[in-house]
Amino acid sequence: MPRYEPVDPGQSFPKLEESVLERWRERDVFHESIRRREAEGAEPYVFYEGPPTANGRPGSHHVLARIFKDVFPRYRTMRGYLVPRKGGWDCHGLPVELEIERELGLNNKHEIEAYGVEKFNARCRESVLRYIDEFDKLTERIGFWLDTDNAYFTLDNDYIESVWWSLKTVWEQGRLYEGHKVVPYCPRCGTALSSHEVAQGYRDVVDPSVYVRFPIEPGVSLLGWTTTPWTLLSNAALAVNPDVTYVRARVGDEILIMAEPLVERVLGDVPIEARFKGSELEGTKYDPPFHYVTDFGPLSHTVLAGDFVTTDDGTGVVHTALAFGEDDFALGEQHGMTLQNPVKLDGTFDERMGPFAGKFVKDADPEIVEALGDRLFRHVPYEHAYPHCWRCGTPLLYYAKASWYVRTTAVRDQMLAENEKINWYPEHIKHGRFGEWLRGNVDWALSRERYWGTPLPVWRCDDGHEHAIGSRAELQELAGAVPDDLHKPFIDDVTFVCRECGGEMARVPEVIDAWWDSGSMPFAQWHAPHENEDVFERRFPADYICEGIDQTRGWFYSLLAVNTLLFGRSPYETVLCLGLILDPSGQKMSKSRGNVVDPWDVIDAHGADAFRWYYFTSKQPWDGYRFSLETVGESVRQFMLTLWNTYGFYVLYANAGDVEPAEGEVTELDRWVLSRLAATTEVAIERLDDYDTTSAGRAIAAFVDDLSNWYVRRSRRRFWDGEPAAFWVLRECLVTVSKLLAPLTPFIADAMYENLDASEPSVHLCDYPAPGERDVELEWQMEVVRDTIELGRAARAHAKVKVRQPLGEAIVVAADRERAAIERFEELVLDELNVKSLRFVSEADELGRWQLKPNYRTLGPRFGKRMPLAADAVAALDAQRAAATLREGGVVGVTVDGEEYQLGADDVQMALEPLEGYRVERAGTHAIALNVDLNPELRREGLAREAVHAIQAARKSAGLNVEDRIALTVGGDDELLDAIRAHEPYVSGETLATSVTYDGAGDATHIEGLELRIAVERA
RNA sequence: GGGCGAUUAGCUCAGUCGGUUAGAGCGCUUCUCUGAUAAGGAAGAGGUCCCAGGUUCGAGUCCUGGAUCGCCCA
Repeated sequence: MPRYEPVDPGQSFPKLEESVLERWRERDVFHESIRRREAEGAEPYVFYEGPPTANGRPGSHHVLARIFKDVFPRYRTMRGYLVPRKGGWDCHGLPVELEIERELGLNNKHEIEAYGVEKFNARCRESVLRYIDEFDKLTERIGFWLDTDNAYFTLDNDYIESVWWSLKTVWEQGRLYEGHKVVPYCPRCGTALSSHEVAQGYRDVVDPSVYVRFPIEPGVSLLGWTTTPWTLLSNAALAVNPDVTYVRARVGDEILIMAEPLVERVLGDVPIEARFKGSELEGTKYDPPFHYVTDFGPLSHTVLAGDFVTTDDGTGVVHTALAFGEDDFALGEQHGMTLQNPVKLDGTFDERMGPFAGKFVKDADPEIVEALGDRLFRHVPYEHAYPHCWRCGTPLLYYAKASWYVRTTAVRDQMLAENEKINWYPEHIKHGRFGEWLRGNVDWALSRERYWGTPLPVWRCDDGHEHAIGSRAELQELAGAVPDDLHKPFIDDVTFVCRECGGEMARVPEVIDAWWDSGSMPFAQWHAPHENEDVFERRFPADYICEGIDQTRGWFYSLLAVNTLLFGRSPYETVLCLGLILDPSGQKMSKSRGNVVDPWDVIDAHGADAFRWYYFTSKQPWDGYRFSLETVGESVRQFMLTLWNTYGFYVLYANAGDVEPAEGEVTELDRWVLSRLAATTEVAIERLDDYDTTSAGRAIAAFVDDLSNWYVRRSRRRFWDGEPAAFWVLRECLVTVSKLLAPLTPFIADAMYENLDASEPSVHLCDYPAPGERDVELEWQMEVVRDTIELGRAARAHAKVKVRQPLGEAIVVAADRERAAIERFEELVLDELNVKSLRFVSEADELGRWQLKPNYRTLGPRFGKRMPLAADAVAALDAQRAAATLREGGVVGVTVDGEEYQLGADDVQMALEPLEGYRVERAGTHAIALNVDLNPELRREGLAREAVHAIQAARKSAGLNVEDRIALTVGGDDELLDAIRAHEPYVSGETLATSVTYDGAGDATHIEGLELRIAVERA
């Protein structure tokens, strides 16, 4: 029986992960990881799942969010926290309805109602659950540990009831009110559009733009401008900017009043009769162009001040029709004007509008321009981008509609104060995108005139008395009945008697914005406060949430707004924002572009760990990813294969020699690698505490690289010899790495742990490693040593002498600490460079001359403007003498601008300039030179090594196993055979030859032009 | 139109408090090493640090303006 399960070097990671998943299921590891912390009474670390909508297949961006939602809860669990993670699903909202409309071929609300709201909502309910299985499958497969069995659904009656409670609370605070708002509205579909939909439908169109006279006395008119002539029929007021200069301009025999900066563009070069501030026009009465509707209150047809008036285009005199523009509407409200809307919901003028009644407003434009008569000053076509309904192409109208609002502006300052306490990643969101958004906060338009959503729990009687319902019990008490399903249409049948007037109270028809649902999840996921209030309180606020950066004004806002209104504080403390997934050319991934990468393709090709590792370490997650199958594959090759092979190496030799790892005498290299391991652990903890997987992962990868390509490479002999202490160190490194990696790549980490340790049922039930002892000096020394070796190898390359050829001597220029470092690892340096001895020269003169350069970093602040003079002074120093002084810790004096200054070792950078004729490589203060003279003995040894190399190749091509013994037969050139004879113990030892015969036959190969014939046979 | 971010080698990305010679990996060329490795090592080619101004003794880094891309909002 092998000590460990053999490791397949060609292991398919996707397959490996399947088996790890199976083990997790069998051992119920996820729940066990929570149960254990629960039993310990561990401190909670709270994560909130921002609910996705499962009405489409999950994509690569879902994987991104879900693994970042996974990694920190896993990490915190290993760090000793109790981290429950309840899943959730966002079920309501307009996108769901639109999807069903498409499926059913319905075009507008009339058709939905004709189809039947009950049937329609049943379809919506079905559709949002349609892909939950696929989400759950993917969630499990990528290793996102989430309690999907007890997930919350925003469509559940319990959830709705909690949301009702929140709305009733807000209503009791006096912060839920009905108001009017100008919204983009499609008259054909009979619905307002969200800004998102509006943004999809901009088209360049040519509209009439008209300059219109608004007379204030005979021969004197204000000159207004509009691109929507149809709104002139309900002109209510004019707006001017009080701070802009206006003029009375003479045009022919009339006077026109407009903003000065626009005069030339509109009127050309005309005489100006007077200049004055816009504020002086305030209160001026004028005669409107039409008189079909005239009663807008006392300020009808008066000039008003409006800050929104600009001098970018038009005339600086803005025609205002209260119902058809946001600014217009706000202006009217501000001045207490009476709203008149002469346009019906289908987009036609109502019966008040004389000859225009029944006409679609946009179609009426030409006739209205015609009807302006002598009020029309000028009429020009105007090309601009105008929003159209993305679905039916109808031009949208901006239209004042009644809507329910939550007075979030009442808690604006509090939200800003709470935002200050939130830990944002990346940081700029706090005061940038999110902070700006909060500062510009307006009341939340909560209601939707739709069907599939949480019904707004407000009942109203004919006399306008209102009552908000906060629970099913309350409804039961008042109405005597509660429907089994709290959605429309059932809830609309529930009526009760008005307490104030005895009339019948019926529910208002609206549902609410689905964002309020998701913002309610901190309490609604527990059905609090109707039950589980204690659970809610323990799990509020969240320590950590994580979503795409597009949620800044979505869920991040809805959470903050709802919970600040209800509880006066932010429901989360740390937010990690994720960027978009782009294709390799930087284009957004979308179905229409056809550049979407299916997450299953990635998983099938490279596995979930590779997917995770790529997302965690390739860049800062909020910057977005240029993503393809290949980029994920690269991260596998770079990191996971190196790790896997190191692990495989350990298992191979531990099994081969049946070695029991045992703590023993440690070598310098052991101490080094353990110190590096401790350093890596420190960094991993420090970075993961700071929500930085990128740096943590890269640090771990750097360690694995050191482990594989330095520690193991340099220690191979000890593993071949089965030295228990070496196995102990390597196992320690591998097991610790598996724990360090567990939150990031949970599969490979657990596979390694299970094979190497298995003292727990899973690595995910272990504590995160605590850093061991560091030996910082040793780490630094190894840096110097590796650096020196690199220089030596470069010197060899330049001299074109292969590493296989031994050389007599390397001359190393290094002093003090550096020399001590190299001496400590002399054997290692000799071996790596394949030289017989090292000779140190601490005085550089033998190999080169010192160059001094000023250290701008220290001298810059000291000399400021005179820095160039200081640099000159350093250049003028006698470099050799100054270097000697500085290296002994002395100071040198320079004169700059007539003043004396002392410079220390930190103030200059010393570098060696090699002398002519030496094969020298240098870096900073150390350098290395190789003696490349070969004597016959070195030459023989070099050839022997070449022969070994050739024999190993022959072994391999003969298909022998690494542990097979051979009978070796060699023949060919005498010089080669002499070399082999001279080093026969070495040759046979390296090639596991039990016998060497020198007689000719075998396959011929050539070494430096000399023939060598080799035959190997299993002995 | 407004807010925010990004732009560094063919590709993917680092680049600290502003410090003078801008790095890594992949890919490419040429070598090399090998009882784990699809690995490792050396050398080379490859750069208008998006552009233009400015601040500074000194700018990839700070400021202003612009371009392009993206996100969010109107």
